[in-house]
Amino acid sequence: MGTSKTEHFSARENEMALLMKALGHPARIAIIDYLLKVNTCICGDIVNELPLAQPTVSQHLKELKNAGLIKGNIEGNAICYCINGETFFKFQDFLSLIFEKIQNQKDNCC
Amino acid sequence: MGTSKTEHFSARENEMALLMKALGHPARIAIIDYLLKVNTCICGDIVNELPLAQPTVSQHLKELKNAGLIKGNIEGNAICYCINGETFFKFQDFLSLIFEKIQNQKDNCC
DNA sequence: AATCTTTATCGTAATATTGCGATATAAAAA
DNA sequence: TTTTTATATCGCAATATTACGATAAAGATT
Repeated sequence: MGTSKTEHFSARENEMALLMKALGHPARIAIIDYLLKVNTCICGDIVNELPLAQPTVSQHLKELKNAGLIKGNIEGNAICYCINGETFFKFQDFLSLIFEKIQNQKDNCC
Repeated sequence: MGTSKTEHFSARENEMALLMKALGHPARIAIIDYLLKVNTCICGDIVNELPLAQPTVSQHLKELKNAGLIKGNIEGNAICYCINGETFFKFQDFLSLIFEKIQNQKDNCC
């Protein structure tokens, strides 16, 4: 095993799980944090910022990009990454719904 | 390897990553969805609801519980699970901060 | 053109995750 | 008290993730 039975879940469930999973690593949270801090996107600097080797950072960036959470623009020699706001807002929509429902629930755990 | 270098990241980064990771599987998203729908918590019904065997569901519930996203109360024979709103709100605090920053960013990817 | 800089990819080792059958545990029902 | 019901745990196989050294690729610099 090790494979999720994705075909048995809804597209929405799978999509959200992928987004969550993409943020399910401290290095990737740290990358998002850094990108938010520097606003205008930088790239190789992330390698200096994190306690990880360059190939490892590159791999994490790839996962964030695949999930649509960041974008990468070729800028001559370097590649410049930045937050992809759109995806984050899709994320928020999902969570807002959850939070709304939670708020309407009385605090009755069984 | 296979182990994250958690000691090199901040407590907040690690904490958020763990929450995200806990929701990083469609079955666990589906469990949260179901618990939100039925409000007052049910337990063995989750097994009927999901296309997974009982031990697998039990394992997913354990992970959600470890992350603090759900609570489990012994109710005689059965065990009754329900959403733990508190943790979700901690979650929201983190995300609100992100969304706030994103909104303040112009749409300039490099 | 040769070299440097920057990032991606390959290959691999260590570990984690997913899923489930078999089994344990514990309360309820008969 | 035996049986049923409801969950958890063990053990295992298949696969995924994490991390990194080595190397490739591609534009910039000299």
